[in-house]
Amino acid sequence: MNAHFTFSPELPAARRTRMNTWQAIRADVLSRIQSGEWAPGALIPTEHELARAMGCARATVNRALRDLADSGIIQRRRKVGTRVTARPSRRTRLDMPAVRDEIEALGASYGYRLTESVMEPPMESAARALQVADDRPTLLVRAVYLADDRPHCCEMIWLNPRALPDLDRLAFETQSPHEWLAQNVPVTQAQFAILSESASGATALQLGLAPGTPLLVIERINLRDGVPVSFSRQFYPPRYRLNIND
Amino acid sequence: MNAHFTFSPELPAARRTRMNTWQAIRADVLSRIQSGEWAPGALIPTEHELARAMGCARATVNRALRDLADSGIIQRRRKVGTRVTARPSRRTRLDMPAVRDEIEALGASYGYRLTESVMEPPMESAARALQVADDRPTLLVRAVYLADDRPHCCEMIWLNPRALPDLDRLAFETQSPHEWLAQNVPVTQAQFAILSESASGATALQLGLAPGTPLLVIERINLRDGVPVSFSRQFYPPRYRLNIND
DNA sequence: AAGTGGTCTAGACCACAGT
DNA sequence: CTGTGGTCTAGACCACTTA
Repeated sequence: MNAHFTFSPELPAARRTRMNTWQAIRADVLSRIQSGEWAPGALIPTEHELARAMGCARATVNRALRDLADSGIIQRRRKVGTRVTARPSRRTRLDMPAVRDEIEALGASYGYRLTESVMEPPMESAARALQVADDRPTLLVRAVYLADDRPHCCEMIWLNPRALPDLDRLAFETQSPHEWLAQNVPVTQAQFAILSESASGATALQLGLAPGTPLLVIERINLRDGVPVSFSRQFYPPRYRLNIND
Repeated sequence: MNAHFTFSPELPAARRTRMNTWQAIRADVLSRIQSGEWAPGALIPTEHELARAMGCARATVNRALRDLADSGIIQRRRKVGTRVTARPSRRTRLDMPAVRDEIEALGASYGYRLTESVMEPPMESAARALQVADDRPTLLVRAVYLADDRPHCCEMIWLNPRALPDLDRLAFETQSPHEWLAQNVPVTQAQFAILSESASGATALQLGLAPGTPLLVIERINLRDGVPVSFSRQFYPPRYRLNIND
């Protein structure tokens, strides 16, 4: 096999970039898919066949195909094979940054102002998110995040005292609940929802907007080992854009 | 150090699940990070050291650490080593589904209605997105997507005729521009932005909402080999939630 | 029962970035 | 130069799923 390459150094054009890197294999496979040679819904060759055809180890093919599967371009099933996704959705990475990072990335100085901190029964959606009865008191914290002393977004966050025994409602005078959580609670999982909502009176006031202004709302549930520890709603003014690059 | 492990076969509980799988290695490393044994910002042992300590091949350790790096838990740099991310943002996967899939996932029947299809100079934001002069005509298509014959969302999409030579403005009577693109143009990359906006008169009418209702707007730029081919704005009513699970 | 992808190994070489 | 992560190889065994 070595001898083969020694005597016939011709290689398929698509992978002449450098060598048998998994990126080259991925590019080759991807180009065959995009050219229509391997049509949507069809099976592509097995790893063994590809490895033979490309003259590389199967592990390398596997690495390339796994990457394509992660991107949603292909779908793999044991015993069945690898299929080109029929109508691929665009799968991408999304970083949900901490608000502090978001503000500092703008080149602005980060500021935090606590507005309210009360122990009271949660509103219905919060009770549902935290999976607690809606007559059990939870800690509701309201705060405004400032970029160069101007409102960037504001937040309501409910904290579940049963899941957070060492919760101290005085901790949030100067530190945001999210940062406190990051330092004190090993959050293992998070769930998000993004939606649109009209600014209510209090929220509008905090953001310096007219009531009824459309807001972008990012909801977040933090879980520790499957148990919800917090539910937050962050409100962003219309000028805000959540950017996602493929 | 080998001797230590040889004479005391006790292993940390976290990786007694089964064997030396990369998932077990990842779980072990993750638990050490979450327990604070390896603090944020600190260097963790090298791959060689971990492989020796865990009694597995370096490739297995590499697989585990690469996965953690993909999740943003750790950061790796050649020659310097692997560091625990100081203030990790939540990094997750996001599927931007085709509207058809979105509707059918609700168990509803998909419908599409073309509202307008005109060749005209693009509005300023569309010209910027498509990187064309704003006095050059582009094809603007407006449409409504229906779930069980009720408006699900509506859309404006600008198509760049210079990048799409075989563009046929009659193609969109029965087929949505996105599906036409998916079948006819190898889109290699996409950029998204999510924001909030008030419903204008025409949009409100199409969605059956009062003008001024807050809408969720998803903007999308499709690129082929770095060249923008389309720019779309999809408008969703307040009942819509974009859900993201970690 | 058989065929496919999923993974592990032990070793090797390379690319990159500090020193 | 040196040490770190990044990758490739050839082979092996396993897990899952369909027939």
